[in-house]
Order: sequence, then structure tokens, then C-alpha cells
Amino acid sequence: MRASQLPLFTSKNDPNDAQVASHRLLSRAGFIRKQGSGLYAYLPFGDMVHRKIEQIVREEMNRFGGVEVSLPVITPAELWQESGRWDLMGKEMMRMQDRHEVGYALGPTHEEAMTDVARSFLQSYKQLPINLYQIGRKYRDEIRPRYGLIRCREFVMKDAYSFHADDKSLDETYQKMREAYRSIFERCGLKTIPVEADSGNMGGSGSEEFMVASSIGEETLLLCSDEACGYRSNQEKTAFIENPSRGGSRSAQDETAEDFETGALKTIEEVAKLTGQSPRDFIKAVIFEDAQNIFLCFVQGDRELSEIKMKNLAGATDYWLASEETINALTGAEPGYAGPVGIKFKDGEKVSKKTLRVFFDRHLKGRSGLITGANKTGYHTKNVAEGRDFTIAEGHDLIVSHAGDICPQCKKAELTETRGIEVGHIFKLGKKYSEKMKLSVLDPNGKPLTPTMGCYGIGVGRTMATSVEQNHDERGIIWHKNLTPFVIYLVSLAKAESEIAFVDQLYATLQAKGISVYLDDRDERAGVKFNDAELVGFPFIVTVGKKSIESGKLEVKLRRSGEKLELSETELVQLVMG
RNA sequence: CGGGCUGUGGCGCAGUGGUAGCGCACACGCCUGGGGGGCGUGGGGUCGCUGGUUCAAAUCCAGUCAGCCCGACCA
Repeated sequence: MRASQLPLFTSKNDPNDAQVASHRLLSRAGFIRKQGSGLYAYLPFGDMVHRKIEQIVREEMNRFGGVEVSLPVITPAELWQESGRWDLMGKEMMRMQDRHEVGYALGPTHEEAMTDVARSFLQSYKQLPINLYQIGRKYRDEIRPRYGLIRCREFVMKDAYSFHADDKSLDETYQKMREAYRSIFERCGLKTIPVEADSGNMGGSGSEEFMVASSIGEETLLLCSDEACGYRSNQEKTAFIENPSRGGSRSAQDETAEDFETGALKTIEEVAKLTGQSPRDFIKAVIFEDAQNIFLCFVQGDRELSEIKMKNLAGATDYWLASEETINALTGAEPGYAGPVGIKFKDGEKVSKKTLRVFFDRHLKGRSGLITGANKTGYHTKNVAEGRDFTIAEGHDLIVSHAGDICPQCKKAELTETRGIEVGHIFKLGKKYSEKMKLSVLDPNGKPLTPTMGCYGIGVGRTMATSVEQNHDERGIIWHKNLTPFVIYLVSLAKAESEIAFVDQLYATLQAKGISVYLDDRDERAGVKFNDAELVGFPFIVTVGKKSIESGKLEVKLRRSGEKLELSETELVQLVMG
């Protein structure tokens, strides 16, 4: 393609709102253009890269047994109502009505829609397993779109949904999808870290995210420092095991629990300073509520309660931090003085029409010498011992893990932390959707069988953006050969007729070999072309001018290394095709 | 949803009450011609929107819309 036909849309100015490299460079290099918050137009080069990623995804999905379909972006409300998600999805789902005031949503995901398609033709176990996928647009009214293509409101996603007669079959497909994903990201030249992920309240039994390590990542990953162990997980999911080297708590079983006055001091830090005991010896109470329940959670004072773990454990979806009135009704004290000792209500009891549910982190089991709120404004209780002053029937995993904690897999090495961007997610869904939407086939005995499901997503635009995050320098983007819009950026410095003819000839020859070439035939100075070539980031920059025509050698610059070579046409073809 | 910041030519920005500017880009001319070149000429903006204060508003005030950043979490 010639620049005279497919113009560059490069700019010298960074967009004023670009915070991250991929956004800045993709905009400046003219691959994308913002049209609204979280809404991007793909310009020719951007669209070309996007299509290449789509094609890689398509090929690998097909290779691992996927079947491509295409579902409407507009999804009827009744499907969402069947699954119960019309109310659960909240504001993130963009909703609309037609002229008859029938409700629809711009699909943020397509579990319901695909299950609906599947139930329309699946009749027999003999049709299973089947893995249906599409590459299509998704709409999510994100709280805060940001980072260009990394968090948008409209984006293209490959979403696959598999249907199975049993768990074994689901496992097999799940493993195939793992392989497919590894292969997809490898072909895209992306280094990904598969991590164990939170399977949320979707009822799933397994879930892995494919993460690209990046300082701008919105997820925190915890990796086992022992490579032989190889444990990797999303912080949301990582089970917390305290590092014994951080122990050193007070053990004071003999001393009786007693209240002491702390006045206006409420926070653990303040009370710790007063008593000289470490925050680790405190019991922190965090209280949430939803429409029916109050969730009273106790964790070790120096650690943070994981809302995600709490939420999954409690099965809560729409909840909030408990109001002052609720806390008052529960503890009889102002906020800041809740504790497990001498509290008026027990797990399962009603507190002003809501059911109290109490959760303890397992690390509190067997501890003594603890300090906790006294359920009395202005007082805390010290020398508290579990098993004597209060009892934990069942301890749960409720704490956010961090670097330095112990790996939950090998139970020996410490964890390290890194940030990541999620580019893919594979998920064992189970029967949640098939049951709710009454997807049923006949089993070998002629009895109804509800298929179990898996779902598997990849963000195409996000994959493109993370590729730029991982591959760029101060001069611009550095595309992987499988993603680049063109393999060669041919800088023509030809002036004379004969020189132009030479360049045209070279352009034709390279194309005839099946090499994609972008010919910069603009009437611009050399420097402008060199700068643009490096900004848009095609792997090989070939310069042809008087010099090279006279010497008979083409000047080739490798975009990634910056290495400059002088090659014959044949050598260039070998290099590029090899 | 809370806090902060920003809306001025295509892009990036300056302009604190008195004739709307700069850089880049764009058009034309000349020069230059292997790393964003030079000189000159030129076109282009109801200063987000609405209302108010004032002799006079891009500028001050109120409202509103949009964008961006931080937070929405530990009592």
C-alpha cells in the first residue's frame, strides 16, 4: 500500500488525556481516535492490527474445536430476566427500549444469549460437547473508562461458551482452551502469566486469567517465589497464610479478659499505641449489610478484610458497609467498638429485621491475649482468648494476601507481588445458566440431562493495547511480525524519474513475494518519514534513495533492535520471510 | 456516587474585566532536500452551553453539560 492511497494519520502532539504508553502511541501513530469516553474509532492501521488478532484468535479457536457464530449485540431483556441478571447486572449494563417499550440490553457478555441459541437446537447428549464462540462487540458502562483501549465501554471480545454432558468433558474442553489461549498469546508475541482467578459467585469450580505483567495493570497478582512450585494467582483469589516470621503475638491465656477505657480512640492503630500491643493482636470487625442480612466479619487487626472473599462466602451481591444505625442496633455502641465478646446477638439471630451472619477468619482460631472492641462506646476488651471468651465454630479465609505471605500451594515459600492486565479469562461455569434457562438434552437413558458449561473470553482491543505496552520505545511502537499492519515500511527518498522507477520496481517485487509493504511515497523530507516509520513501528524499515541505488545495497533498519544492515534485495527477502 | 482539575482554531496550549493569541498542522510561493528544515503570505475560533453582574466578560458569579485524575474500603 502506498501512502498516497492509505495516508498516515500521525501527529506530533500527544493527546492531552493519554496516561499510558499504549494510548499515547496508538493515538499519535494514528491507529485509533477517541470519539467519547471509552469509545474509540479504529483508523486503518489500527483496524488492520485488530483484524490480525481476531484472525489469530479465530484460527486457534477453530483448531481447538470451537465453532464460530455471531449473535446480536442487542439482547432481549427477557433472556436476562430468565437468568436473573437483569436486576443483578446493575448500571454497568447499557439498557434500551424499543418503540413498544420492550426492554433490551447492549450485550456486556452473552451467556444468556448463547445458552438460548444452544437450547434451540441441542436435543441429545450425542450433540455434546460443543463449543460455540463469536468475535463481537460488547458494551459495558464502566464506572471509569481509562487507559485508552485497556478499559473501554465498547470493545470487541472473543467469547466462547461450551456445553457438556459431564464434568469430565468440561475439563477436557477447559484444558483445550488453556492450550488455545497459550497459543494465541504466543502468536501475538505477548508474554502472559496464567493465574488462578476468583470464580466469584458464578458457582464455577475453576477459573484462570491470562495476565500481561504491566506496571499499569489494574489487577494484583501473587506469585510463589519458588519457581518449582509455580503457584500464581490473582490477589482476589489467593488464600491467605500468615508468614510465621511475622508472629510474635502475646499469649496470655491465664489472664482474664477485662474491659478498659479507650475513650475517643477507635482505630486499631490508636489503641495499639495506647496499649503497646501490636495490631496483629487485635480483632478487627468489619460490618456489611444487604437488604436481608448483616454480615459481621472478624479478621486479625493488622490485615485487610477481602470484600471479594466475604462476598463469595456470604453469597452477597448487592451490599454496602453497615450504617451507623445498624451497627448501633447490633453492638449497642457507636461504630469502632464492635467485637466478638459479649455481643448481644449470635450468628443467625435477627437484628432489627435482618439476619445476622458472623464470619471469622481462620487465623483467629486458638489465639489469645487479643484486644477487641467491647461493644460499648469508649471501651475495648483485652486478654481475650478464643475458645474461652468467644468461639470460632468454623474459620474462613477472609484476608487479602500480600507479598511476604506464605504460598498456599507449597506452603513454604513466600509470595511476591506484581501488577497485571487481564487479557483472557477461562472459566468453568457449571450449570448456573443451563439450569435457569432450562437447557436440557436427553441422556443415553432417555432421561433429561442439564449440560454443564464453560466460558472463555479474550479482549481483542485490550490484547492490541497490551502488546504496545509491552513493545515500544521512546520513538514509537514496535509491532510483532504477526500483528503489524505491514512488515516493511519502505521509505522512498527517490527524486529523479529513474529513482522513482527503481523504488516502484522494488515495491512490486517485494509484494510479488507475498511481503506486505507500506511505501512512503509522500513528498516529505527524509526526517519526517524516518520519524513516522519509527512511530508506527513496522518491523523492517527499508530506505531507498540515491545512495542505495548507487551502491546496489538496500538500507535496512530493524525496528526493535535499531540495528542497521546493508542488504541485497534477495537478502532482504530472506531476512523478512525467514 | 464523593473530592479535585480542565473545557479557547484540526491537535497541543497561553491569555484574571477593555481590539482573541502562540506552537504544530493546513493552503500558496520561494529556498532546502538522508533524522520532524528555513523565509514569506494566507485561511480558519458565537472562547462547552444557559443565565447573571458590569458601560464592557474567554476572564467575575450561579447553574448546566462534557472530559480527565484520585477515591468510592476496613470503624
